[in-house]
Amino acid sequence: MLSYEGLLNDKIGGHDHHFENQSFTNSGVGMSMEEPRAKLSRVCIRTDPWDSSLVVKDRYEWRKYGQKVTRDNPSPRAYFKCSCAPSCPVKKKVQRAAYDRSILIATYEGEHNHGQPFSSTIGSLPSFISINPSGRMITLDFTGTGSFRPENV
DNA sequence: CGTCTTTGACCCGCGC
DNA sequence: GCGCGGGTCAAAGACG
Repeated sequence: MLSYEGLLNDKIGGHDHHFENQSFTNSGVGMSMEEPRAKLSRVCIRTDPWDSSLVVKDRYEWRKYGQKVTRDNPSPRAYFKCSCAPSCPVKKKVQRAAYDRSILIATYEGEHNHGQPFSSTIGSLPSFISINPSGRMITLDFTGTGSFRPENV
C-alpha cells in the first residue's frame, strides 16, 4: 500500500514545518489505556484554497468537533472525530499547508475499531472530488488509494 | 425529526 | 504564579 507518510514526509520535509510528530499526551481525557501508543498517520490532500470547509471525506465518516487557529499557521485547524462508530478512538486533524494553501494536511490519530463504512471490495473508485450541491463543502473521496497527487496542479 | 456544522468558552499542560 | 497555546466540549442553528 502507499505510504502516505513517506510521500507526505517528502513533501513536508522539503519545506520543514512544525508538523512533525505531536506529543500525544493523554491529558484531560481519561480514555482507556488500551493502547498507550496511538498511530499517527499524515496524509497530504490537494484541494482548493477556497474550500471554506475542511471536511475531508476519506473512507470513513468524520464529525467536526472543533476548529482553532494556531500561531504556526495562519490557516485554521479543524478537529475531527470518527462518527461512524461510537467507540472509535480515532481522531483527525486537518490543516492547510503553510507553504501551500491549496494543500490540506490530515493527521490521523489512532486506528479504527470498526470496518470501513464504504466497502472497498470493488475498489473501482480511484479518486474523486465531490462538491455538495449545497456548495457549502467539498468532499475528497480517494477510496481508490494513492490516486491523489500532492504535486503538480 | 435527526444529523451535522459552526462558534465560543473553558480547561489543562508547559514554560518562564 | 502567571501567561500562552492548544485541545475539547457544549449549545444553537441550519439543512436534508
